[in-house]
Amino acid sequence: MLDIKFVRDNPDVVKQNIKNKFQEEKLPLVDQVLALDKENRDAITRASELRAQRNALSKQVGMLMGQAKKDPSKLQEAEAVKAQVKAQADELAALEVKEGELEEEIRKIMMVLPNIIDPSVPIGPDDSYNVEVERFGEPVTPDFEIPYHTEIMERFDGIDMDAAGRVSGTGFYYLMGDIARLHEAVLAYARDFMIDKGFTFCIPPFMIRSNVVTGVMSFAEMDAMMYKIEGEDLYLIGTSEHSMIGKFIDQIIPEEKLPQTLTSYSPCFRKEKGAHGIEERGVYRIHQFEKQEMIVVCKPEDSMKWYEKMWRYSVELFRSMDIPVRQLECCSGDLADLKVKSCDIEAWSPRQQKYFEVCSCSNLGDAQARRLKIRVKGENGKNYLPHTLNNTVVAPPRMLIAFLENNLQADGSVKIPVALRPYMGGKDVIIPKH
RNA sequence: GGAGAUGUCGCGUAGCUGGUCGAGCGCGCACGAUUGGAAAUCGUGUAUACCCCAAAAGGGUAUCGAGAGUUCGAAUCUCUCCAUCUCCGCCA
Repeated sequence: MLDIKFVRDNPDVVKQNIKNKFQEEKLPLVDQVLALDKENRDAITRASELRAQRNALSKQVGMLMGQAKKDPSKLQEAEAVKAQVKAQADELAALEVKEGELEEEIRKIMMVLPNIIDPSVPIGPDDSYNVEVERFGEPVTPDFEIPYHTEIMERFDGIDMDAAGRVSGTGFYYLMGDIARLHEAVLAYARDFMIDKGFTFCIPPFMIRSNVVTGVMSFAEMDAMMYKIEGEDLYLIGTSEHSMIGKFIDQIIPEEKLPQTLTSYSPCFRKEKGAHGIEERGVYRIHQFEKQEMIVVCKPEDSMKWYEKMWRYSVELFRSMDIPVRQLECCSGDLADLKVKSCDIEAWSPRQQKYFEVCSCSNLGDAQARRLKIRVKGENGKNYLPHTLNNTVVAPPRMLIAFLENNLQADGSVKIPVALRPYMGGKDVIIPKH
């Protein structure tokens, strides 16, 4: 979300940015919103005048009423002034309605005007123009066949999709035994990994109110993702980012508390409305999973530094579990409207012979802060908008796919990287049941 | 979940029989005076957002947990919601 003042002063920059993002259909919105803004300011100016008059006249009434106690003839005068105020009441009421409507229209447009992208973002219309920046680790292809991840899990008696289907329906799973333990081990390891990087571990609420939901996402996203609790004003979170960013809504953070570097654990619940491709059976796309997330709220001048650090943490984490990854930079057309810059960390799948998304790191600039009224009180006492960033640390069900495929050995066992062993009871390998 | 109490400017409080209250007082903080320097003292100031103004100066509007209402006028009255505290119930 842009600053309306910025749009006023730099309409051409805003328009060029829209072109860079291949959203030509939004170009007329710029002039539209500026016209609405002008109209709105005129309405505000006029309404302020009327209110000023009303306040002045009301004060007179007060004075006259006071005097009327001694001199009853003043009562008539007071009534006359009252009538004057009443005469203007209709115009003011109409203006107030108009103000409300205009503000709503402006807000709607401002929500869809894309944030100004960083100059370093590659220009391109869709994800096929995303740029592979760098690979970390050799994408190895073993000389034995890598089965589908659920098959690997089944050899360990590690998953029961059938029971989950009976109990909860599609999109759920029972993880069991070593696989379930591995899932928890990855989470615990990721948690400690981030704590070692200086992040504060946090367990947030897993349900949030509707006003927070509408604060952090659009109606369309909400409809496609969020589960509502019946009879309550509560929604299950789709990611801990919802409650973590919600933590700061409407808050003024003292500058000395920056940067806020938090790593949060939560289960995530998603409706996942939309097509499920064949590669998405198993645990790739499900209604409930668990995730360790990292978020940073920092001074504007520090956000790019944090962005670099954050995606590198993901790379380091995956490399420490012997999983080859690459950094894929999102091009302008693939970048969500709120983001200044974003990249995915993709893990190598030896079975599919391609990389697939496991982390998504984003710098939102001040757009999220503006939208959610997150502010920082500076040293000079002035408030300003901080920058916000977020990145996946690890989402175990999806990362288990990469983990199992990359650490599977010819004999069917799965080796446990050194870093993970303390969380797996010291084991260096897990052995399939059949 | 039931009963009661409370929610005011960074903190603590006053106001709550509606008008001169955007709001008094104390503390804190900032600046200035005093001092060789400090303490103490004295003085001044001390929110946020928005609008008008080329800008500054200045002016205006809104905000006393949130929202709605009554009224010429609401911190003050009414309603809804939220939060906190106390007691009861229930529970990991």
